[in-house]
This record gives sequence, structure tokens and C-alpha cells, in this order.
Amino acid sequence: MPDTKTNSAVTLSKVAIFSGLTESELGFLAQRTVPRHYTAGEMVFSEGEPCSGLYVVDSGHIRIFKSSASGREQVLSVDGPGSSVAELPVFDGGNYPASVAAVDDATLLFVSKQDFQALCLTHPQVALKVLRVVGARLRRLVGIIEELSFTTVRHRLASFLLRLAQKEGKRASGGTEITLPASNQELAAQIGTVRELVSRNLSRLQAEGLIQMEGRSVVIPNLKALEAELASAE
Amino acid sequence: MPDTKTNSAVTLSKVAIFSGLTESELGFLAQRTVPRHYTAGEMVFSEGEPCSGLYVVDSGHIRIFKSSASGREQVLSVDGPGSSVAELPVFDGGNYPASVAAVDDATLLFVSKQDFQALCLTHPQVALKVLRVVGARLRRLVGIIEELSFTTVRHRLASFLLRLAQKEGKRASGGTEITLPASNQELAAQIGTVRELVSRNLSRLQAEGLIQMEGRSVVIPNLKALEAELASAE
DNA sequence: TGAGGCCTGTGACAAAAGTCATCGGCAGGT
DNA sequence: ACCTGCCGATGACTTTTGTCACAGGCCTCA
Repeated sequence: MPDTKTNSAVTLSKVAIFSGLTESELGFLAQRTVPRHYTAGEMVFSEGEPCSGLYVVDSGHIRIFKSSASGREQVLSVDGPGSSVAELPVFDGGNYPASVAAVDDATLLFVSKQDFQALCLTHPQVALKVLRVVGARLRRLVGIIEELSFTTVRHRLASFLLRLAQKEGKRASGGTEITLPASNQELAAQIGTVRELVSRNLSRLQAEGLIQMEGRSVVIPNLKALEAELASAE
Repeated sequence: MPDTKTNSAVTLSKVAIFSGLTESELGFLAQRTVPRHYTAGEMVFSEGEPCSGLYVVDSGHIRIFKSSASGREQVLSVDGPGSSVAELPVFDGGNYPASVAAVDDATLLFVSKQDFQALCLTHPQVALKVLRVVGARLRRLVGIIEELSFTTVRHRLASFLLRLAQKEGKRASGGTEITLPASNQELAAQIGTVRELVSRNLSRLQAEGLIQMEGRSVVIPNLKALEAELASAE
């Protein structure tokens, strides 16, 4: 199937860590790539498993998360097309430090450890690109630690809403409109708490007039007012 | 001063990310290296500052930490000789994501961004080594997130004591002996809480017979018993 | 030697986080 | 149409965390 090959190359060219490669190099890599399809919620791999290679998101979204013995989850990152996953364990030889699952239906391209390491040795710029991507990842993790360590659930929720508004907020009648994650359970996992506290805090923010909810859609009438909330208890 | 040059080269050869370089390459790098001395508690750099290069610990120890507006601190890592610091911001061009200070009197070697990037391009293995080191760092951060998100102060404290026992515990009369960080304040920053809770929880562990304290030295009579504590509330 | 600084330990509280149980709504399947 | 399962909201309660205040020890420096 020649289609797979060319499609993969197109996808790869859009991936941050592979930008800058020539067309023939991309083609070479694409040949060694294995596309895998996942249905919503399906696991890609679990923490602790030995790492056999890295993945590139072709379509759909994935979530990287840790789970606790008691069933709680903490989301570390949600990534869409063009993102690479598990670049790091490929290098340090250890197991996957966290689990990854598909959020919606998704297609990932698998690149084996060997192929990728070889590529990095022959193309030093790739390694530098990886380092850049990993830098961003590290910053995000430090940000999560900072929030978990210093702030309250309310604060994290407000901050989450603002991030969402900034990334995908639409101007709507009376404010900025955003769409919450599918469930409060999921939102809770993303800000490091439990379902009930998300529910309560959302209600409270609404009661205070800082947000207006209607199902999963939320309108923020005044971004500044919500931001002020962050400063208050830092 | 010829001493500086050769000493630096000796130090550099012991640094994980530079292992594998030839002697002449190390010498070359050592020439471009600037040794800086810091007294206990002195800041090396603060989060948010633009990143001008990376540091290698020659002697002494440094702590990497975030601080909150209200004055609390969260330690991300404490590193000794042979560790490199801030490898990552060198690559992604951003500012330092956290602050670094000397724990005790320490000497660090400074390597400028330019020199280091050039080195990575001419020596691809260096970039791979950096990736390996960064992998370890990332794992540690994920571990911190996991603990902050899922566990209690008591749990984190027990886990901290066990880590310490494993790393530097000495067999002593009646158990394994370890030495706590200089102050409860510092210990609190390392496990993500406040001074008072550390004090209380240590007292409680002692009351329960899980540890015996005498000043800053702690004897753990039964490692298994303390480990059991971890499983209880995961 | 005495004042100030920094540390620990602790009681009293206040606030936040989390647990448990319940109710009602809304699907999806049989 | 009805059962079942998942989800959201919410009240009641417990546990954990964090804050404030204060007492006392130890050290240093003037």
C-alpha cells in the first residue's frame, strides 16, 4: 500500500522534531514507521512497560497520565496531531514513566527505538529538536508541580479555564466561550483533584458570576475578573 | 593560571553528559569554561532570568527549586558534583524555569550556550547523553507530581526517609541510621509542605515507634515497617 | 552578657480537600 | 418501555493541610 508511505511522510514533515529533514530522509523514516489505530479510551501503553519506541500523533488526541492505586488519575499532558510521545524513555533506556491512552479515535505512527537513535546519530539537528521539544515538556511538568504544591483546587480550576480560553476561546455574546473536557472526572484528572471538587468549584464560580455554564460550554464574561482570582491566593 | 584549566578538564571528564569525549576535546571545552564560587545559600540564578548557559557542579551541592509568592518553596532536585544544571533551557531558548542556589559552599563551572550548542552539533553523542540525563530529570519530576497529587504529607515523609536510608543509610545499633536535611524547613520544601507538618509528622512517626530521632539523626529500626506505611494509603 | 536571629515543638484554629451517600437526568441497549 | 450504567449536583461528614501564635533552645556577635 503506497498510500501509507506517502501519508506518513506528510505527517512526519509536520512533526516538530522532524522538521528540517529533507524529503528523502522523511521518506526513509516513513518506510520504517508503523501506523496504529486506536479507539477512544484505548490504551497505547502503560507506565512501567519497557519502552520499545516512540509515537507520533497523526490524527486525534492522546492523554499522558499517571494513575494511583486508589483509581485516581493525574493527567500530565494532552497532545494532538504533530506531537511526539515518549521521546525520552527511548534514550535513557528505562520503562515508560507514565501511561498513554487515546482521548478520541486516533492514529499514531510508531517509530522503533533503534531507527530513532540511528537517526539522531546521523542527523544531529534531530537530537537538538528533540531537546527543544523535551524542554517544553519539562516546563509543563514544572508548572504542574508548582500548581499542585502552591495552589488550591479553585485556583487551578480558574487557571485551567483561562488557559482554555486563551487557546480555543471564541468571542461570544457576553464574553469568551469555551468547551470543557468531556466529563468533570476528566477535568479533575487534569487539575489534580476529584470529580466532586470540580463540580462544586464550578458551581461556586458561577454563583459568583465569574462564569456562566450551560452544559459543557462555559462563557467567561470578564477574563480580567477571573485572572484577578489567580493573584488573590498565590 | 594553568591549574584552572587542567582541574576543569578533570571535573568535566566525570560529568555524565561529557563522558566519552576525548582528552583533547575535554581540554578544548575546559578552556571555555568559567569556574564560579558560591557560598552556602547563595543564588546561582533565579527562575525567569534569560538563560545564558549551563552549569556543571564541581564541588558542593545545589538545589533547584520553585518559590511561591507567599514565600513557600518546592525543591525539584538537589544535585552534587558531576551533575549538570539547566541543560534544557539552553536548547529551547526560554528562560530558566526554576531557581538554583548553593546548599553549601560550592564551585560550579559555567559553559556558555553557544559553546555547548556547537559541541552538540559536532559531537552527536553528547546530545544523546544530554537526552539520557534529561530523561532521569523528567522521571524525577513525574515522581514528584505523582506524590503531590496522590499522597499525604505523612506518606511523602516516610517515602523521603526511605529514599534517604537507601542512598546513605548506615547500619547502626538497632537499625538504619540517616541524617536529615539541615532544617525541617528545608525538608518541608523537599516534600512539598510546611515546617510545622514535618515537625508533627516526625513526632508522630516516632511516637508510633517507626523511627527514633536524636537531633538531626534518625534511626529506622525496621525498614519493612516503614515501607508498609507507604502501601497503606496509596 | 544580653539582644537578636534562627531553629523546633505544639496547641488552637480555620480552611481546604476528599469521602460517602443520595437523587435525578440522560443515554443505550434489549 | 424499562432496566442499567454513567454522569452531575449536592449535603453531611472526616481527614488533612495549612496558619498563627507562642514558648523555649541554641548560637553568634557586639
